[in-house]
This record gives sequence, C-alpha cells and structure tokens, in this order.
Amino acid sequence: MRERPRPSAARALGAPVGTSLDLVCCTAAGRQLAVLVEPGERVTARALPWTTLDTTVAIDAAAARFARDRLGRTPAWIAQVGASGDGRRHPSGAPLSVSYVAVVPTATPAPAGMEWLGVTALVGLASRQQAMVTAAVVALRDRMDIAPIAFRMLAAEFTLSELQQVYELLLGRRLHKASFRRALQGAYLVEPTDSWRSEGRGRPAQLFRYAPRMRRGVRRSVRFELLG
Amino acid sequence: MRERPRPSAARALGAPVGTSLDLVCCTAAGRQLAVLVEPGERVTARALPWTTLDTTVAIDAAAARFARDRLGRTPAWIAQVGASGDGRRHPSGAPLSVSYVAVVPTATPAPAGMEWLGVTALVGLASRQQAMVTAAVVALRDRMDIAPIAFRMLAAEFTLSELQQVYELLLGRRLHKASFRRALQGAYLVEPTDSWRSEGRGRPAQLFRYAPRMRRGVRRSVRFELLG
DNA sequence: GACTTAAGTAGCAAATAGACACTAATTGCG
DNA sequence: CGCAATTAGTGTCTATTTGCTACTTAAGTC
Repeated sequence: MRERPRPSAARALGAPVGTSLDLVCCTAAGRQLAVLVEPGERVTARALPWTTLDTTVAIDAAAARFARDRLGRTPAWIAQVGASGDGRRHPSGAPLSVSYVAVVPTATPAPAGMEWLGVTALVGLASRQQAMVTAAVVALRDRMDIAPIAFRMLAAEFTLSELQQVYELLLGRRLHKASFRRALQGAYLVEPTDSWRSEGRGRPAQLFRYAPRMRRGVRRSVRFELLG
Repeated sequence: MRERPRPSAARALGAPVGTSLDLVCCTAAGRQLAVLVEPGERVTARALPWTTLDTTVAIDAAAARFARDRLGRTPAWIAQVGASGDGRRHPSGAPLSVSYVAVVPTATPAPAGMEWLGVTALVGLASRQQAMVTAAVVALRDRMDIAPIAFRMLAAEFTLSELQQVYELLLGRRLHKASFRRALQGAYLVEPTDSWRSEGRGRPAQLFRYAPRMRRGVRRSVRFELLG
C-alpha cells in the first residue's frame, strides 16, 4: 500500500477476490452528509474506496490502516458497519464485503483522485456500495449518542452552533438552541476555551473543545422506541 | 443441510474454509442469559453452531436458514452482529467470521446435541467465539429499545412481571415496577388478553401480548450518553 | 445611531421519572 | 376459618427534564 493504486481499476482486471473491505468515509458538507468516492472512467461508475481484505491481520486494524492510507490522515473516528453479501453488484466482483464507516472533520479536502459525493445523490455507485452508504449513515445515527461522532466531524475547537448543526444534520431535524445547550451542559462533554470566533454578522461565538468529564453512573429510564 | 452434521466435527477435518457463519442464539435462562453451544469431545472444547458461509445466496437469508435448520424452528428474532477476523482462534480455522445473534423464548429446550451455556461462564469456547458472544450481548442491549428483542424472549402471551424480568436481565439492573409499566403503557406496545396466570403464590397476573400500535412521530430530545 | 444578524440566557409551563404507599388476589398454615 | 406471606397492580406526590417564548448581548451594515 505504498503507492496507492486505484484498486477498483487495478484489481477488477485480476481474479475475483474473496472478500472486499470497503470504506464509507463521511463528512458534513454544508447542509448534507457527503461520502468519499473515486470517480470511474465514466461518470456513472463511481466507487467507494475498497481493497481486498487481508485476513492475516486483525480486521479492525486493517481497516484503520486502509483508511489512513487512502485519506492521507488518520480518520477522526472509524467503526465497522457489518458484512454484506447478496446478489448485489460490487466493483470487485467479491461475493462478500465488510464495510467500515469513518468520519473526518468538515472542510477536509478530498484526497487526490477522489471527491465528495452527497449521500442523497448516490449516482454511479454499485448497488451493494449504495446499500453500504445507507447502512453507514444509519450506523452514525444509531451511535452518535454513545460515541463522539458529531465532535469528530468538527475541528478540535468549535462553536456550539456548529456542533448543533452537525447534530441536526445527522438526526435530520431541527433542534432547539436552548434545550440543546442545556443538555450538553448537563453531560459535561465540552469545556470552553478562551477564544471567540467572529463569523461575519452577529455576535462572536465562544469556542469549545471536546473534553468529557467522568460522570457518576447516570441511569436512564427504560425507553420503548419500537414503532412496530 | 438435510441431516445436520456437526460442522465443528465434520468440517474441521476438511480444508480450512474461507469464511464461517456463526450463530449466537440467546435465551433468558433464569437469572442470566444463555447461549446455545455444541459440546465438544472434551468438556473444554465447546463451540457455537457454525457453518461455512455460502456466498452464492444473500447472507441474511443464509443466516436465517442456518438458524432455522439448527434450532428446528424459526428464531424469534435474528440480526447480524458483524464480521470478526483477527488472530483469535476459531473452530473452523477460518480467518474471517460473520456472526449473527438470534433469540428464542425462555424455556425453549436445547436441540439434540446442543446445550444452553450461561454467558457469564463461557468455558471451552474458542477465543473468537467468546468475543462473538460478548458482541452479541452488547448488540442485544443496544437494540432492545428499537427492536422487540425482550418480547421475542417470551412466549406469545406473557405477564408484565416476566417482561420486566427480561428487561432487567438484558439491562443488568433492577427497574421500578410502576415506572416500567407506565412507560410501557405510554408506548402502546402490548394489549391485555382475557387470561390470567396463577403462578403458585400471590395474586394471579394478567397475560398480555405484543401488539404495537402506530404512534404519531414522537421526537425524543437529544441524548448525550458518551462517557469519554 | 438605528437596523440586522447571530450568540447566549432566563424563566415558565408541561411532561416525565422515581419513589412511596397503598389495594387486590391468591397460597400456606395453624 | 382467619391470618400471615407473597406477588400483582395502582394512585399520587415530588423532583427533574424538556419545549418554548422572550429576552439580553455583541457584532456588522447602512
């Protein structure tokens, strides 16, 4: 993995691989989530970054290394989404795929040879990779309240309005400013810095950083969220 | 899969398979969760039911079929846990495994040639299968408020005390009776039957069945459960 | 200096959660 | 039978959490 060949081009010509490792790298791009894709020869043949799964090493470590290799940096967060294998098409021809979801801060430029693609217009992706993106977004939503996903989509220092915008993006709905801040306050997750950021109009916003403090065992009540 | 050979015995003699499909079948056994295992030749060589992953069909369908085949019945609930592959040992010798978690009602007898093993004493399981069980239990806990997992661990008709016991088992802590019932009431998930069950001592309990009614979009507030 | 925009806060009303105490219906036992 | 023990189910009080409106603060714009 020293010189980063494009596997979707390089490997598709060889023998079909047994299992592919696919990366759904997400960021907040303006008003929507975007994923990193490699444009294909034709506009309609994009692909998520993927490689052949190396089963001689730990799979999570392999995914982390692949992500770092392709992004040129360590992803701010990464987790496995799951294995998918059915009739659906994959660029590799592999019958089985394991996908990971990674997160990088807003405004991270796409690495050379790649581009950001909004998740609402997944044109050109193979059907199995489309399903991976959908599953990855669901995974982000499901885990954002137990993992610092939203924080990892921001720079080390951020304003509370920026944080709220990421939450709204991931949840797909508007939140109330006062309630959001009060809940955040009660969670002891951020600490203020001495810096303020003046962003054009309006009052400057104070910058915060993610600094979770240990909380004594807060036991939530049971929740029945089933819809049927 | 007509005659159900024991793969851990039958296949371990053949060539190493590429990917295994493993089943973590859970039930509530008294005061703890139990998983279905196949006893090995020696007491210390138990194994979760597994097979070679057939990649010519949809993976979820293959898992459902395998579960039905091994259990002699359709599991009450099943979902993928994830893919695991690292240095850890697996009975098949496969470098990669995909595991599923299934649920059957309490008091379901173990199929012939299998037995229930408490999750707190996973003696004899290969290390990768031990990790699968741990991950499966975490998956149950994580999804029990959005999937009817606790209900599937009970018979079609159950008492509210039984349901609460399953919740306490999965959550690992005691719950308040009145609060539990109030929350359940508000979720419109169960309906009473005409039957009552007299269980030795005390007042007979009314039987309920799982019958979720459509709720208009209840939007929960943001939750920050991160601990750090 | 008045208007606009956005950050941040105060405080109230409603909903929710936890706890306690109670009533109800059955078994076991003298 | 009469009463203790045991388990099911409910009423209600209080403290906390949440949604919301309305406000203050601090900048830019004209």
